[in-house]
Amino acid sequence: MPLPRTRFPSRAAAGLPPVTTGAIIDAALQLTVEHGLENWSLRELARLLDVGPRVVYHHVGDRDAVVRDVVQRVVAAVPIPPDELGWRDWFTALLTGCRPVLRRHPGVARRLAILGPAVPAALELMDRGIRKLLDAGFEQGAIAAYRFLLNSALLQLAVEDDRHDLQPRAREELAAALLAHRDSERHPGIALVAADVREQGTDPNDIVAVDDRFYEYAIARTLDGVAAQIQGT
Amino acid sequence: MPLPRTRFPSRAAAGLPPVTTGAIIDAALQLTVEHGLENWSLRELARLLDVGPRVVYHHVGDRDAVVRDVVQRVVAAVPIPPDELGWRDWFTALLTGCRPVLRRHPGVARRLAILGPAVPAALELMDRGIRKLLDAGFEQGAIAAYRFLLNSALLQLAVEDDRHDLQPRAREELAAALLAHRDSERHPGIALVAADVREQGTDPNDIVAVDDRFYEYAIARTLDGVAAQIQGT
DNA sequence: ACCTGAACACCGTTCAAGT
DNA sequence: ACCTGAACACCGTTCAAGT
Repeated sequence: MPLPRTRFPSRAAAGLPPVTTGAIIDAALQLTVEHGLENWSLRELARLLDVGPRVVYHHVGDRDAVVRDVVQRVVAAVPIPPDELGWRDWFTALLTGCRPVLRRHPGVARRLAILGPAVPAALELMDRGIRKLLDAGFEQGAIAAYRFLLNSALLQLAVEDDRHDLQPRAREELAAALLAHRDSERHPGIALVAADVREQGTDPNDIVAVDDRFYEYAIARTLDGVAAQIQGT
Repeated sequence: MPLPRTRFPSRAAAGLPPVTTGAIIDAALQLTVEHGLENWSLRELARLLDVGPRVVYHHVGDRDAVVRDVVQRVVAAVPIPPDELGWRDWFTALLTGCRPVLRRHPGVARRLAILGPAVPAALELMDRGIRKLLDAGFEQGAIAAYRFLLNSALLQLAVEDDRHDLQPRAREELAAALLAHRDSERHPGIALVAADVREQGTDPNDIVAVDDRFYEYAIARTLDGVAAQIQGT
């Protein structure tokens, strides 16, 4: 079976099409889903595409440039809530809606929190969010409120990602440290937490459920916090 | 000038005392102050101590073990507020008090948020904090409230650290991205943020002042959020 | 007990060059 | 325009060995 002759070197000789920028980001996205944004190397990415590391530089740039493009793609996948919702429902929808997308791509939440609205798709989101807060009467407080709401949710997701990474040993160490003080009368606070940890169990499914509840709790408290800002005025 | 003869190799031959675990952590702490917890290598640490990388392994363990010890030392330096304060003042004092210590050691806040009370000194802190919340009537909600308060503050500090790292190029890019939309009528929200950014200025001192104010704002809102939890009951 | 020296299997990034 | 191959200056970690 004759392969089409092209003027390109070995990749083409093997019948493979030239690597495109899109294909590189697709592959980087796949690696991010599998290992997390900070847990793949540019060389691994190149290997997955069957090219040398140099090719990635040629089409996208250095590792940071690839990472920014991945973040951009993930943010674009975050569902924007409908405009009819009130500010509190709108943010509740946004922050609960972004969680599955971001948790599926570990490390993206952190980068997004750091980059902020430097990512174009995040700019669009910010515009809608700020407008919602302005409509609700936040006035000059809208900017700080928006930043606070997004930061809180993103950083909570970032720490979930990080804790997930070091699950094997560290989770047990933490439980052990707590349980060691469980009946210490000098530390009633720790004893309470230890009892809570023991009740929750160590089953992975249970841990996921605990994280889910805490995230819900955290965004509810965060919304209460900014609500207090407007009620006070 | 005759050096004291010892039975140890080259270090001793040069008149240097044997490296101790304490000296290793001292050096790691110094590197953390200068470059941040994630921006020094185990080999740099060894070089600073004039030994081979193997020596660090011998006395402390792998890089993660060194990092945990550094975190431990930094947490121990966080001032614990006096017991007489009410819960809100106590947490305000804790969260404002830990900021200078943690910002002086970039990267520690993030590790602490991830490790949680696995660090012994953090356990002591947690015990006092939970007791304060129990006294204030939070009951079974005390654990979640404590976790939420600490997480929020630590993660805010962590993102300040991270943003500080990529100051040169990224800060300007962000400002540029915002200002590009400053008079876009389709994006009134972004225009408002752009005006705010321009007003703040780009002077490093001004940026620090903005971060200070936002941190204060964030912990006030976080405290309002958990206060709403107890008022509701 | 404390340290050395060399090695293993990696990194991100850059070079000069090939079709 | 697209890709190669080799190199540079690093990593964390582990080895067998020395006094």
